[in-house]
Amino acid sequence: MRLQESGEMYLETILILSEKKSFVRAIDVGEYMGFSKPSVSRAIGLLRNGGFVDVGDGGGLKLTETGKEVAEKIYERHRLLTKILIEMGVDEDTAAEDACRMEHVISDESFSAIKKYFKYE
Amino acid sequence: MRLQESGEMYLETILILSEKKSFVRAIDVGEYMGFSKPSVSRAIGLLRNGGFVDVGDGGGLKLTETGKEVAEKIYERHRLLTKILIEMGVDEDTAAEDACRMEHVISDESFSAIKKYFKYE
DNA sequence: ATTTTTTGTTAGGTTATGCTAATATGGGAG
DNA sequence: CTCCCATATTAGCATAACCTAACAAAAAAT
Repeated sequence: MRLQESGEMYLETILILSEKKSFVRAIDVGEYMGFSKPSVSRAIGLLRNGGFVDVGDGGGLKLTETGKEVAEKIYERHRLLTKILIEMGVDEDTAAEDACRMEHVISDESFSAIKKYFKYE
Repeated sequence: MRLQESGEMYLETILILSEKKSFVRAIDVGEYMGFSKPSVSRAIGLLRNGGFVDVGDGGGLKLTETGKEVAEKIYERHRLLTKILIEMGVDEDTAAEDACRMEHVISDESFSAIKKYFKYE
């Protein structure tokens, strides 16, 4: 099952929140992303269906192996692209925003090349 | 009126085709982009409505001043991003594909910074 | 000039992803 | 134990952008 940009964003958010708190719920995700509860509920349902997220009895969200792989891949791109843009003189906020959009559209090949070029391998 | 990525792609395509042939029709755009006639018809309608394109009597498409500005901005990004990715060792086709997606999501600020960094100013 | 082909448009469907309003559900406070 | 509040879900709407099928209109060919 191939994820859309939207699904990747949810996974990335769950990863980021999981690094701060051990217990992450749909409501936390919604708050972080600025989306309504129904939107999150629906999205989590799809991700669970696709085998990217497990939902515990208490509503705790946990990335599956596959989910974690996607999330970490995207998050790595996010951090690195942001850093590189800032190095180039882009304002921090703009850099993060742009990275957040670029992270979903770059091929593995290009991202590797960028990493190598900027010596972040 | 703020354009979506889709609208930008149509404008860019019209610009590219205009550089080859003086007379560009909806059907040419559809063929180039791989979209159906109704999709193009609808898109052109929206772009005409937004003042980005003029449609002549014979069905010839012509970018307005605004339309041309957008198209040229996107096309410049396309060419430059492709070139840079290729310089970094990315395969030509992949570079073009990635550039084609990145060109719509990068802020002006980041694009300027990239241009400057790679000395393409 | 009539037929055929090409081009464009209408009508209506699909998928993705957001929303609000209303309805469950579930866990703690009184 | 019952009621309330936080959280989750259902139902249904909106928008964007693609599609096919069918129709209209214009151009080209015989």
